[in-house]
Amino acid sequence: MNCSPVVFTDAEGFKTAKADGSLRQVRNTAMLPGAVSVSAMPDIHHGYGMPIGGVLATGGSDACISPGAVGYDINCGVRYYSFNISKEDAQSFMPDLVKSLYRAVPSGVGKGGDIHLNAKEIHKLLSMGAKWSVQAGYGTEADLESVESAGRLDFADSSKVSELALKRGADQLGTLGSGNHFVEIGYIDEVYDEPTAELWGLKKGQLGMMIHTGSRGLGHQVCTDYSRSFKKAVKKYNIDIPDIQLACAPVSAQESKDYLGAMGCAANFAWANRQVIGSLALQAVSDSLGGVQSNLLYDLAHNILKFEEHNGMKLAVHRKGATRAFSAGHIELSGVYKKTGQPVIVPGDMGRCSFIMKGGEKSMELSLGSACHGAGRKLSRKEAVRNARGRNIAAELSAQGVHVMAADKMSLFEEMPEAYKDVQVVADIVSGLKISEKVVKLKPLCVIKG
DNA sequence: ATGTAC
Repeated sequence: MNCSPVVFTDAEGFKTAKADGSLRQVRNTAMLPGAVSVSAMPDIHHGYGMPIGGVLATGGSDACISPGAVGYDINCGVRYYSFNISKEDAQSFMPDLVKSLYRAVPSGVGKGGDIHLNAKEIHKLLSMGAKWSVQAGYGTEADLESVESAGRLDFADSSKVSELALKRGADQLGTLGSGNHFVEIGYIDEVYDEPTAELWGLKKGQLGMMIHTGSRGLGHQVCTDYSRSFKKAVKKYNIDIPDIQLACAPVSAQESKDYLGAMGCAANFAWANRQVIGSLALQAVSDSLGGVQSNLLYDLAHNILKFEEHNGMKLAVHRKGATRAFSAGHIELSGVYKKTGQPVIVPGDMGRCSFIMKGGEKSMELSLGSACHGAGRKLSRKEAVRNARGRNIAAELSAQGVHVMAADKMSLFEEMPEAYKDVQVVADIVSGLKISEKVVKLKPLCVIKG
């Protein structure tokens, strides 16, 4: 190994990481050329090459880039809006709201939306990111201040995105996708950090909306294309790696430059996508509840590669199922977030709860400014379906006061609460380490899924 | 995650 990897978890989490092979994947990741820091969060589970919940930073003369360390859903991420309305005032509208959200936001595998981008527009969008959506009328300029990196990676180069990837993305802007992607309306159930919550405009009982999705078919195709190219690069540059799924190339290699250009485009597409979905969903909320004011708290990427400076070194930081969690005072933060640390949004599962945290005081030191991104799967999709067979998950959730609609019944099986670890445990582990610290707990009221 | 296996 080129560095000593660290897994932040408890005894139970360590056991499951060993059992599902993700611990071995952590070790494999630390064997990549130029790896200077490898860590994994308590939501760690097995992924393609590198585990979900992992952070890999490479630097120095051997630094490499690995598409498998970003993953297939490039810039999968999450955003949260707070509303000026309380749970009590909104609760009775939920059965109607879930339907109007479902109508407003196209969801499901392969699903396209109402926005069709011609060649010129898609290239423009891939360069501009979230700003393209704002200029097209989805949301406001002010939103961009609450998006990580202002919703744009500047090294995006759309000439590096294949025709097939462009084609797959052309009608998927403003669509949710499937799997664990969702739009959820919920409320703040508990406040842990009053001063921060107040600075962020959050209070107990307040209604809000979380959106979780990524770059859809476009990003998936970028990863497919470049996984192929990097497998060749491994031979070409004679790189010794323990798992071909971690195929990598030197940062300076043409393959890496091309991947970074394309990955940046997929990241920008995802930010543009969440910006559009936010706008569509807010319209549905206003239609159902009648004139609601909203404020975008933050939008975070959790599958992405960025160049950051840590301890005086320029590093290629790959976060895969791990979110950025910069501490208070970080140079890349601005406004109130510079004072508090950045928001860290940690979705749980459909039935239990989620957390909004802040970048903790130890995150820079322990995990290169990174934290957990969610609960983490406990059961594989297949196991979850087996356990859910014959049950009516929507009815079970409804009995708990959570209204759910999904494009595919199977996805409710795969995504049922028991398929996930308890996010409370995950949040407590990172809180205890001061990687990220709890600000509020959210509870769901209605959810739409792909 | 994903036109859920080219």
